[in-house]
Order: sequence, then C-alpha cells, then structure tokens
Amino acid sequence: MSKAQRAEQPRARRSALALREAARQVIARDGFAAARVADIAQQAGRGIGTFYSHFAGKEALLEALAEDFRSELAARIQPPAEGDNDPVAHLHGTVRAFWETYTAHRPIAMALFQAALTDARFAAIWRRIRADGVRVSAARIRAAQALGHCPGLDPDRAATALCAMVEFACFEWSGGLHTAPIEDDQLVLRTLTDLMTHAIGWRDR
Amino acid sequence: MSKAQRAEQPRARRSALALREAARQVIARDGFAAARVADIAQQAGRGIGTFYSHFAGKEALLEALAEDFRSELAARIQPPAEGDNDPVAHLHGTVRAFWETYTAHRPIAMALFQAALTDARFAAIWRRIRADGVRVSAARIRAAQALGHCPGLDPDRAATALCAMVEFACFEWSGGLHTAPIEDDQLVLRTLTDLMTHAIGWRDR
Amino acid sequence: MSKAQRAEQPRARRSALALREAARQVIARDGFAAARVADIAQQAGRGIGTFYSHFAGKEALLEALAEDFRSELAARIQPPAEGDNDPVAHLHGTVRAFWETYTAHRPIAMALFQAALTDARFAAIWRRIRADGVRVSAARIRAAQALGHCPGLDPDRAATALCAMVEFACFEWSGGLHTAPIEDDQLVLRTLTDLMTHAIGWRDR
Amino acid sequence: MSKAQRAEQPRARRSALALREAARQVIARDGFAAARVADIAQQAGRGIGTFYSHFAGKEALLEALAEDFRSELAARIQPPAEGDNDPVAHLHGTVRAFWETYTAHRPIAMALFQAALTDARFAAIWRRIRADGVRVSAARIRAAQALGHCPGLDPDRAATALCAMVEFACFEWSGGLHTAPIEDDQLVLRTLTDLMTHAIGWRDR
DNA sequence: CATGAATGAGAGTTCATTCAT
DNA sequence: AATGAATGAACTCTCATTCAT
Repeated sequence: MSKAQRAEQPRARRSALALREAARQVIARDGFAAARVADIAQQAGRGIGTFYSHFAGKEALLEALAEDFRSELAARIQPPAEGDNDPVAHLHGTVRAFWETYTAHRPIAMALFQAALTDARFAAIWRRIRADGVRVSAARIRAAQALGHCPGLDPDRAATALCAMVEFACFEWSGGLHTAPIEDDQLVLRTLTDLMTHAIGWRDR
Repeated sequence: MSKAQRAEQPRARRSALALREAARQVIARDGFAAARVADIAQQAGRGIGTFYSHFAGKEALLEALAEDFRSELAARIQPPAEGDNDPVAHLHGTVRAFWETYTAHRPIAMALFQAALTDARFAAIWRRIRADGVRVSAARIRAAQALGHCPGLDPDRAATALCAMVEFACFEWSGGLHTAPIEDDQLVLRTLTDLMTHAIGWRDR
Repeated sequence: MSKAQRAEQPRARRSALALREAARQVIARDGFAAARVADIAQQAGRGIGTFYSHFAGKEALLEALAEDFRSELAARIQPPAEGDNDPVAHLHGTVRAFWETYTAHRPIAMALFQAALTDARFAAIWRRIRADGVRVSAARIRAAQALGHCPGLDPDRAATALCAMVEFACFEWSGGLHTAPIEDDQLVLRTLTDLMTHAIGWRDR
Repeated sequence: MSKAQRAEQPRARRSALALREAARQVIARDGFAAARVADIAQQAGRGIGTFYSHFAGKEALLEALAEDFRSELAARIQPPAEGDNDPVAHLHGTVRAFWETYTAHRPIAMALFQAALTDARFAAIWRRIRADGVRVSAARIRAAQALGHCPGLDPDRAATALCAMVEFACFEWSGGLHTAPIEDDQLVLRTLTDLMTHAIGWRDR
C-alpha cells in the first residue's frame, strides 16, 4: 500500500467520524430539530460542504446515527437460549443491556423519536427498533404462559406495553424532559425487573 | 337572539372558541411544529391578526390547549375514596379515564410532548401533568405495601415506570407513530389493568 | 365600499405591480438565471417575503411575465380578415406588431427562451407562443399557394422557418447578444417583409 | 505498443480526449448550466483534479468545444468559387453543410447560445461564428443584385435575417425545445434552400 | 375587535474550484 | 500527471409576528 493510499482513505474516514461525534454533541445540546448543519460542521472543525459529502443531509445523518443505536441494541438484546432456566436473570440482563445502550445513545434516541413524530420515514425506523424488543418480550410472556403463569394475557399487547414502560422509564430516568438523571443505576434495573417479573406473573419463590 | 344574549356570547368569545377548535384540527392533521398560524386562522374562518388578539403566539395557544387536557385529566383521575375496598375496580376506572381523555386530546398530548422535547417551558407543563398521575399511583402502591404486597418496591420509582407504561401504551394504541389505532378499547383497558395489578403484586381475590 | 376596502385591495395590487416592474428591470440587467429574488424585492422596495406572497417563486414570476408577453402578442397578431386583398400590407402589419411587442418585452422573451433551454415547463410555454405565429404564417402560405404561388412548399415547415427568421432577426436587431440595437425600425420592417414576401413567392407587381 | 508509440499518445492526451467526449455526453444529457464538473470527470473515468489540469474551468471547456464547432463549420462553409455558375446548387450545399455540422454539435451549439445569453465572452464567440455565415450570405445577395435580382434589399441585414432563419430552423428541427427531431433531412434542406432562393429573388431557370 | 399584507432572519443545500498527497 | 476530499459563498424559500387600516 502506497503512502498516498494509506493517508487518503483515512482522511475521509476521519472526517466522517469527526462529523458523527460532533453531531452527537450538538444534537445532545440543542435537540435534533434545532441542530444546525453549520454548527455540526463547525464543531467537527470541518466545512459545511464536507458534511454534505459524507451525509446526504440532516435526515441521512440521523438515519446513520439511529442505525448505530439499533444495531448495538440488536447485538445486546437476544431471546433466551434454549435451555435457559433462570428467566429472571435473563430479564435483568436484557433490561441492563437496554439501559446501558439507551443512556449511551440517549440524544440520538430522543432525536429519533422527535423526528418520528413528524416524519413517517423515521417513524418506520423507530417501529423497527421497537418491534425487535416486542418480539423478545412476547416470546418471554408466551414462555411464562406455557408454565401456567398469567393466563389470559394477550402476549403481543402486553409485550408492547412493557416495552413502552422500559423505554420511557429509561428515557425519564436518564434525564427525561430537562430533569436530572437518576444516580442509582441499580435502582433502575431492580425496579424495572421487579415490575416486569410481577407483571407477567412470574412468581419468584 | 336578544341583544343581551349576544352580549353573553360576544364576538370575541366565539372567535376564541373557533380558533381553539381549528387549532386542534390543524395540529391533528399536521403536527404542532408544522401547523402554521395562518392555516389555523383560515380553518377558523378568521384573520391572522385575530389569532394574535386571542393568543400571544403559537406557544401560548399550545399552553391553553394543554391546560384543557390537564384539567380534564385532573377532574377524572382521583385517588381512591376513604373506604374504597375494590382497588382493582378503581384502577380499571383510572386507566379508563386516562385512555378516554388521552384519545380525546391525543394531538394536543403529542404536541405537548413534542414541544417539551425542545422547550423547557413545555417540559415543565408535561412534568406537572405526569406528577399528578405519579402521585395517585404511588399512593396506591403504598396502600398495597401496607397490606403486605410487593415489599421492597420503591413506590415513587415504580409509579413513574407504570405511568410511563400507561402513557406510552395509550400513545401507541391510539395511533402511535403513524400506525392504525387499536379497535378494541376493552383490550387496552384489560391489558393495562392486568399488568399494573400484577406488577404491584395485588393478588386478585 | 368602505375606506378599508378601498385602501386594502390596492396595497397588495401596488406591491404586485412594483414587483413585476422591478423583475423586468433586474432581469433585463442581469438575465433571468442570475436575477436574484432578493434583488428584485429590493428594487421594488419590498421585503423578500412580499415577493413570495405574490409569486410562488422565480419560475412563477417568469410564467406571469411570459403570459403578459403572450397575450399581448395574441391580441396584436391576427390572421387576415375574410376579404383582405392586400396581403403584403397585412404581412407588414404583422411584422410590425411582432417587432413592437418583442422590443417592449425583450428581456422577458430572452428570459423565457433561456429558461426553456433548461426547463420543459418553459419550453412548453415557448412552443405555445411560437405555434400561434406558425399557424398564422402557414395560413398565409396556403392562401398564396391557392393563388398559384410557391407550389411545392411545405406550408408548416416553411412557416416554422419564417417564424424562426422573424423571431431571431428581431432578437438580433433589438440588441441580440450584447450588441447595440438597430436604430432604424423601418429598415427592420422592410427587410423582413420583403424577405417573407419573396420567400413565399408573392410577386408584387 | 512500443514505448515510442505510447509517448506519441501520452496519458495526458488520452485524458484530454476522454474528458472532451464525456463533456459532450453530459452536456447533451443535462445542458451546460446543469452539467457538473464532477459528472463530466466521472463519465470520463478520471478524477476531478484531472479535469482542472486540462481545462482552466467549465468556461474554458466550453470554449474549446465551441472552437471545434466553429472550425468545422468554417472548413465546410465556403464562398462560391470564382466561376461558379450554379448558385442554387452551392446554396443547397451550404445549407447541407450547416445542417450536418449543427446536428453533430447540437448540444455544444445550444450550450454556447445559452452561455452567450449570460456571458459576454461567449456572446463574442457566437457573434464570430455568426459573422462567418453572414459574410458568405451577404456576398451571395450582392452577386444576385449584380444580376438584377432583389434590388433595394440591404445585403447585410437580409443576410443576417436569413442566417437567423437557417440557424434557428435547424435548432428547431434537430430537437428544438424538447421536441422530437425531424426525420426527413431532405425536407429540411429543400425547404430552407427554396425559401432562401426565393427570398433573394433568384429566379430558378 | 378584526384584518391580512408586509416583513426578514435564518435554515438547508449546491457545486466550481483548490491543493496536499 | 493524477487524484478526490475539502471548502464556503451564494442561493432559494418559510413562517411567526407586526401594525396600519
């Protein structure tokens, strides 16, 4: 590999990374709607045009950042393994994975929701992320019902409601609407795990 | 209509009501951010100037509409009466009250949340509405704990999480992010009531 | 009619007229592509927003001005009356009508052609104007052929070519591509009338 | 291929040719104003920088392509030889030469005209091309007048008008403003030759 | 009270050109 | 000679708000 090649590929790559990071900062500070492309570029120490040579526009930027969030979530949240016989532990692990991923990507998650309220394209991305979580949750509820717990609960509806709870409780406790974030991570995890465990009727003995 | 009657419902009052109603329609159709003052005025059959003689601006309009939402909610959601001995029935009634109020004011509730993501003034309004619900919920959890249920649950945290669940499940099922609203109201009420009942460990029977 | 009505209607009207006139000046000076909306508004002594409350954009402005050109042309260029027995005089009148209308609207005619080179919407407008002229011309050629002149000439093709001649000769002589306009109007009219008369084989005795 | 041969057609020369050809294609497709340097470079399979090492810019590119057009036209359009005694045949040949050259270079001719409407530098190039044609035409009219034809016609003005006719009729029939090109070349040549012959009063026979 | 024409700051986006490699 | 990432001036268009009538 020549010197030119070594230096050239990374230059664009470094710009792209700088812009992504700057976008995260500016969006965290100002919100997505108020984040100006010019500010993001400046924060990244790049020209405006550079932004547009890496992203088709503000929307494409958010799509890219949302995809980071989605893929990390997908990597960390998995249905229980075949012979898993400690469902509460698995549930706790899942809540932890969501909480940690959510807080790491919080400004992007908020931006995505904000954009989804307005724009059908982002609504679709959001629904896709949500659907992944609902699928895992519904599988857990069906497993519980197979063991005789919580008969009569509609698994998909209940899963939707529980995902909404986890999602917006995490939203709230990670800073919510201009409030201070919770300090005690363990309390978050314990509260949500307890509520879900009980809600689906899993009697821990 | 006599002169006196006309004076009771003067032109100014009729304009204000027409503008409120028009605003609800336009916000429902376009969302708050995209709703233009000119469209609201036109929908109301009034001039733009008339809008500004009744509301200080778009923000003040939303504040007024949000106050309608909040006050209706406050009127319908009450802590259990002294000797109330059917907590599940009361919970069901509370969920029904929220669901009905929410669906009636859905566009305003969404607008309020959307604005709250961006603007601290609206965040405060939102938190106030939320706090009302959390207070009632936390009271119920403490009552349950007094009877020996769900020991060890942090009442305020759990109440927050459950309110988030109700709120965003209702959001989701009333149309969510560009999806079809659920058709079966009873399923909504039953699912949420069941989940909450179990979550706080209230053994029915 | 109340005072308010009298004053209000004209205010918008005066702005619209001021913007049209300003547009003509700026387009004449800079050409259509280089004409900035901000300059037109300033030249009219109005705000940019005012421009956009009267025209949907630069394109709509040009369409409006082009329609003025087209309608004036249509009003002044007519096929010969039934018993017209002095075709050369009528031809001369037609050329004069075109020349005078063209020079009066020259910047707009140029702008329209410039835009038509790029934009199919304007190409259609241009073709419509051209078609009106070709129709009259072709009618004249057919009349000449009925009298035995210029046998074998395709009337539509010949009419197209002659209209092209008149159009671009007028373009050229009214200032062309950064040249001085011709001073002698009579020479223009005589030259074009002679060429057309001979071209279609009308022997003036 | 030997080293010597490679040197005769060096890399730089091949790049220049590829860029010229790519430019013709992109300009034909998009028009000159909308043709982006980046697209031309890509179409040529070269880098943007390479474009700028061969042409000073977009304008210089158009100048070069226009010069190709002009020089081919100049090579094919010649005044009649001394003892030429079939002026109609010569006229027909001249029209054919223009038509064939024009259609071959049509996108460039259009681009040149488009640029000339805006830019005095290109207006000068256009006028130079036009002047060559007018000179030949005027010479022919003077020859006709020497034989007693079309007395009283201003040779230069008439030549200008007839050149305008040929030019824009060819423009029109080769595709004009987003129309289908004419299919019958012979009809073009015959119509234009007839009209010119008659216009300058050359009695055939 | 009602009106609606006027306003203009401010946003996103484009693309010819440069220059370090 | 060739490259293509970086640049930023320049442009169009939006819409909440004002105020003369």
